[in-house]
Amino acid sequence: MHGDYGSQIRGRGVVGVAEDGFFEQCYEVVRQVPAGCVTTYGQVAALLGNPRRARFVGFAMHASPGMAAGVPCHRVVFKDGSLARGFAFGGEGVQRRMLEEEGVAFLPDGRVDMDRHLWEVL
DNA sequence: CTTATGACTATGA
DNA sequence: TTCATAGCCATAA
Repeated sequence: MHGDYGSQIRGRGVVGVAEDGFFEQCYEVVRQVPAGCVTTYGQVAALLGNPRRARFVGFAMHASPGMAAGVPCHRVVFKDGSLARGFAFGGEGVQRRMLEEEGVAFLPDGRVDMDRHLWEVL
């Protein structure tokens, strides 16, 4: 069980990246994000050595098995702190609620306080 | 080869 | 500051 994450998507858009383990790499990186912290698609992509593949990271998250597999995809947000809309976990605000539960502070604008919770690689 | 799609990012008005 | 557009990579048709 595992390894076949990317194989599920393959329609037209992306995938094949999984052949390089891109998906798994994304999951591995996201898995390292501690609770109460968030990271960005570009950050994950950069850690993989491909800052331009931020969009593919998004796909990986979309296809991510979820917390059940140890992939807190809800901790992955936009570079400006915004959250995915209409695609996340089956409801808007759900992701935000999960982050708040972990202690992530949100700005009045509805964005994550990146200055405070942006995950930094050590 | 060109077009279309995509949980992104950067830039310009 | 917010909104709109372009660029980005990769795959499929």
